[in-house]
Amino acid sequence: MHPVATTGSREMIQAGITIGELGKRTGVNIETIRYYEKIGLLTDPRRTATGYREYGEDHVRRLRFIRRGRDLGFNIDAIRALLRLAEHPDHPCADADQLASQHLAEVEQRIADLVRLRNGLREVVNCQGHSIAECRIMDALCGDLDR
Amino acid sequence: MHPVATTGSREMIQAGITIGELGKRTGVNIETIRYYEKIGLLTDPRRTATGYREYGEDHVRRLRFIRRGRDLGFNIDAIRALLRLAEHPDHPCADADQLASQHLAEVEQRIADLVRLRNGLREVVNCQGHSIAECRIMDALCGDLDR
DNA sequence: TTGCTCCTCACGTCACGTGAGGTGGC
DNA sequence: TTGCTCCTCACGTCACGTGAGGTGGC
Repeated sequence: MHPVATTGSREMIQAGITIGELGKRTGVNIETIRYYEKIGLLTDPRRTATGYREYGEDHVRRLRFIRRGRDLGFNIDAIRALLRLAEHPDHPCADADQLASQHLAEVEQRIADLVRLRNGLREVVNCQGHSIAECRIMDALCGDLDR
Repeated sequence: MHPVATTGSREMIQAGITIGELGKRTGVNIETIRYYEKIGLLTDPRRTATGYREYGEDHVRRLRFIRRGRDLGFNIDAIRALLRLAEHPDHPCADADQLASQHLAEVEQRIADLVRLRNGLREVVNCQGHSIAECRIMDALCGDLDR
């Protein structure tokens, strides 16, 4: 069903995918791929005799999974957890939902913070004052009243 | 009018403000104050014979300015520019407005990005699937269709 | 031989916060 | 003497991207 986590168990002898190809197929920067390998997010690929990395289709799936997770704003730790969950298709879905719900709450919090910021900025922008001395923006920064 | 930038020109002999007091009066962490000094955002204070920093009221005003700027989300470079502008109260206000407008546009862009993220998350959250294998979240991460 | 890709490793990012190890002031 | 504040300096943060310097493959 979700074969992302099956890493090379019955891997056929196949033409290895170079890191450049993998990058193109997943939209992930080559250095980022190496970085994911270094931090253990992507399993170490085989190497050619000359040290070139050779990837398989399972790597493509796994890296796409990571990339989509990042696109959804999950941090590396959350993606690690999601990848572990993907290895147990029979487990209940609740843990994944918990992760996603918590992340959603954080995103909503960040939006709320930024909206407050935006409203504050909108109040001072388009000042039309004639000089710095009578500028709303400067008033907001120098003001003695609040705080 | 906006005396933030007048740094110690006719400073009276006054009891120096310690870094701890300055931190309390401005709500800025002590190490952050030292950091602002290191990067030249806050002017170097006098020192006592034993090396303790001694601040004046002008430092309090300047640091409050910086703090309010950070609260409005301006980065250090923008605050540097705003401080320079504050030194010229007779200059037109347009430059300050330009800085604030551009910052506002960036904030609005970040909000828009996060709202897209949020909507994407809302579509997969509260999955109610009974297992990972039939989980909407996992579908979104593994899916072959999009991208 | 010429480019293109690949390799490793170190450093920079942004605005700080934390921690180590030490000293001054009441 | 005891804490409290102060001092400097180095390192960690988050997820990478860039750049140096070098080598393999067609």
